[in-house]
Amino acid sequence: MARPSDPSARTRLLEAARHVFIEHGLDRAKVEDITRAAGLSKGAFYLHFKTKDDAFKEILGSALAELGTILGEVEGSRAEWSAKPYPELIEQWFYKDLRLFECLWKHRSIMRLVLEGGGSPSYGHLIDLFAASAQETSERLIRYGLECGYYRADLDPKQAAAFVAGGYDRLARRLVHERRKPNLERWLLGAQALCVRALGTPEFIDACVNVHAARLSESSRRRATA
Amino acid sequence: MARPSDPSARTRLLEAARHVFIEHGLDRAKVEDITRAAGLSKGAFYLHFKTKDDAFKEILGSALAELGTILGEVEGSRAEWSAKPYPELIEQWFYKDLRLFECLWKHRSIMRLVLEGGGSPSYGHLIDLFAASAQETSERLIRYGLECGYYRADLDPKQAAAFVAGGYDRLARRLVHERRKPNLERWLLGAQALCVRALGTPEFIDACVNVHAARLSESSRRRATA
DNA sequence: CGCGTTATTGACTGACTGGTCACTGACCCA
DNA sequence: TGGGTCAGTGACCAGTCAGTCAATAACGCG
Repeated sequence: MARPSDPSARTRLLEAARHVFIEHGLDRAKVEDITRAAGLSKGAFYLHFKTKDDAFKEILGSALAELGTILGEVEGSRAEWSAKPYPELIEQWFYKDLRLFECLWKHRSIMRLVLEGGGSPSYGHLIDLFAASAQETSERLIRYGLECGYYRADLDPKQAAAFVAGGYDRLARRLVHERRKPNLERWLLGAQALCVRALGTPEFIDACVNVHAARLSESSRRRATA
Repeated sequence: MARPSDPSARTRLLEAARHVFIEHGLDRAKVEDITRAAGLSKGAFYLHFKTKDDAFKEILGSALAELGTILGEVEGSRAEWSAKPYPELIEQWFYKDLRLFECLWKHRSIMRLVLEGGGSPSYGHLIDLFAASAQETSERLIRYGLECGYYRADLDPKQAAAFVAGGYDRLARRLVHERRKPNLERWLLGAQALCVRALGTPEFIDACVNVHAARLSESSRRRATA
């Protein structure tokens, strides 16, 4: 009968690795530091992971997978758009943004690392992969929004997508550097308002302004009763 | 009489270093590769530079200094703004944007490296330093624009600055990855239009639309005679 | 040509660290 | 208790590469 393995070893190694990667980046992270933090040996690390890179990929993969799922849902919901009145649509988009940024906050340390290059030339390109993916999604959503008549007909969808994706990217970068969780609702209302003004038809802009005004007065009321 | 030193050695080392850093990033760049490319010895490298890092800093420093100078000029010109009619102001901003992006194109390889993390955890934070600086400049310009009455009074300058800086940042990231020089005028006209729509008063938006329409029909005419 | 001075060289050093593997420890069974 | 099996260990190995410095080369002068 063989010696049973320590059921928490892998988890402890992953958690320790996460902290060391976040602090030092991939290339400067030492397996020795990871194993010391996990209270295990270097050899034990290699029982669970083939290489240091593999541990990194696993940690990165689970954070990116969750974000990717949420991004995919934003796009998946567009079949419902044209059946909805503007205010409801604007609220829906806002909630999707909020979900995405909540998830980003949850994974903020790893995302900060990614956005700073991963601590390795091997991963520096991930920044642009990630941004390009978000931009492509934006472009598809904008093209669909044009068909639905939310946006001005003179828009270049590619340009508009770059600009919008860039604006949200900047917010993401700010978020991952915050010490305390900011008021995401406020951030995202502001971003949505600027977006809609840059791209929208006058009717759509008005609807957005009204939705936001209602939201803000509801927030004030909530604050007054607290 | 001492042996004279080779007057081109330092220049050749810097140029070789630039190429190797661009290709491999800082941490993966080897002094041996640099010196081989320059046709010199490893020892000669250390006659000119204290460390590999110092060579990197020097190369980076000259690119960033030029960009910083142009950014500073954008802000330095604001004293003249309120004396100018809207169309002239919009043209001036456009030319400043163009100058900045021309410079970015000139230094595109080094900037691509910076925007991907520098190939080293030591420089990953530069991405955000650079972006934060651009955002702070944007914020000051937006505050001033509010005073001059170009922008809607309900704007949050901090939010607006983040969004605008993010949009331009995205364009910069696209530019550094282009193989061939794109039509910068077109890019920047589009960006300026979206910006002004997101932030501007109706009068300012109209002025911008007119300036751009005039520019575009002038471009078409130029293209027809070519 | 020899000399003095400085430039340049590249084999070498030493620090670093991912990954290895012979050995030890932990477990259950008879 | 001894045996078999697998988990875990950490000293060691080998590869990497920035930086060093004794030796050699290059230069002008008398």
